[in-house]
Amino acid sequence: MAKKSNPEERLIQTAGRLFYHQGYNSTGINQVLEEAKVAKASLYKHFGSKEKLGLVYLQKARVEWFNGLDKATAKEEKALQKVLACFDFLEKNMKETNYLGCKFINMLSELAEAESEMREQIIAHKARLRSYIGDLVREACIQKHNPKGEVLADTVYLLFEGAIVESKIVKDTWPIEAARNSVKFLIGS
Amino acid sequence: MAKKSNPEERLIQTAGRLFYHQGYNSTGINQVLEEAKVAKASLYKHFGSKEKLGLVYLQKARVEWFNGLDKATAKEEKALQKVLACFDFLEKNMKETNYLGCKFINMLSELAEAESEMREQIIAHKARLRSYIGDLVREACIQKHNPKGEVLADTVYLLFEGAIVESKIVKDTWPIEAARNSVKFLIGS
DNA sequence: AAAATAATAGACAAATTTGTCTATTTATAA
DNA sequence: TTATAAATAGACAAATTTGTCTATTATTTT
Repeated sequence: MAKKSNPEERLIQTAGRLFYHQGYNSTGINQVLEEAKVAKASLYKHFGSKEKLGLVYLQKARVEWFNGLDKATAKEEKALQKVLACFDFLEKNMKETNYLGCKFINMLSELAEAESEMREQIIAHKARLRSYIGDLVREACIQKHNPKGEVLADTVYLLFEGAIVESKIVKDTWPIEAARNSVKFLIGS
Repeated sequence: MAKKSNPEERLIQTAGRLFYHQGYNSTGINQVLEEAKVAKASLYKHFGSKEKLGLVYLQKARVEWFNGLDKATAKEEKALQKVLACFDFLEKNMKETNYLGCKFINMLSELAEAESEMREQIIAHKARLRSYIGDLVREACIQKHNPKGEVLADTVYLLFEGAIVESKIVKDTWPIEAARNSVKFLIGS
């Protein structure tokens, strides 16, 4: 029998699912409470506001994303293969989530102009992804005796980002495969 | 003296500005009416619903985007320069809009799963941009005797899309300049 | 000028939003 | 068992949402 998780965990799970599938602004706190089967007072005791729940959602998504990425790249030995594994990971991810896109980019579109902790999370997440991919690309270029590592670092990162958004738009994996093929050619030649 | 435009035009202008700056879901119809100085009945007579106003917003944005792009590329003679002009146009655009990003990607993040005319506009817009850039890239590759035109078409498009989203995230032009430099190198060498 | 059309203000409805508060029940710990 | 803490249901508030409707005022058109 499935062990019933505590209210806090159920809230995070349910809110995360709804925020991702329906959007943050389109998801009311009441729906989260109903589906999580948690009382309203419990939500405000644990999180204090909807915005805080959104922040926890992003923090959790960040950890899970990089855990998945680490696991995918760890399987490979050579740096170029690690880079390509990032694209494979993205492709698997997009298929599994039915092409809902990047949780961080999605959330950023819903945020108002003003500064917020959520925006900070998004910026930090992408900065880390940029450096993650950049490091792998630079290493791969060294191994391949490709002198363009410094330029290709951001090129590959931007291809990755482009593949994410375009894949969501067309609900297909071709952008990811096209980006992956480009990267293979750019570094490997 | 500024000629006062008619209610329909004022609604489109005001709604467009607010949808872009605050987001579609975060902008209430009442705020649009107040700022446009238009009566509520006029809105529902002309457009019938908020969603229709959103659709007109996207249609108008599409026309304006490609008008700007056409104007930017028309100044250049050679195809490679036209491709680079697309990135220059994007950079100018992002600076002018204070890095609010792509109206279509932003809207897509706010849309529910269900199909809608707005989603169709977004998909059609991006498909046309892909073919617009792709055609220029293929032509540029022919002129440069670069045999990789077929592959580079989507590579450049994905770099363009990546530059758009990343530029919004970091509120800076470096992603656009990095993408532009990559494109110059990829096609020109 | 008279008739038809367009736009106005604003009340109103019905639903939804986030958040607070009370009172009751359930679990946990001493 | 008893005391403490956690979670519950649900009423309530105050604001906001989209959309309808009425009645009045401007603006065109004939």
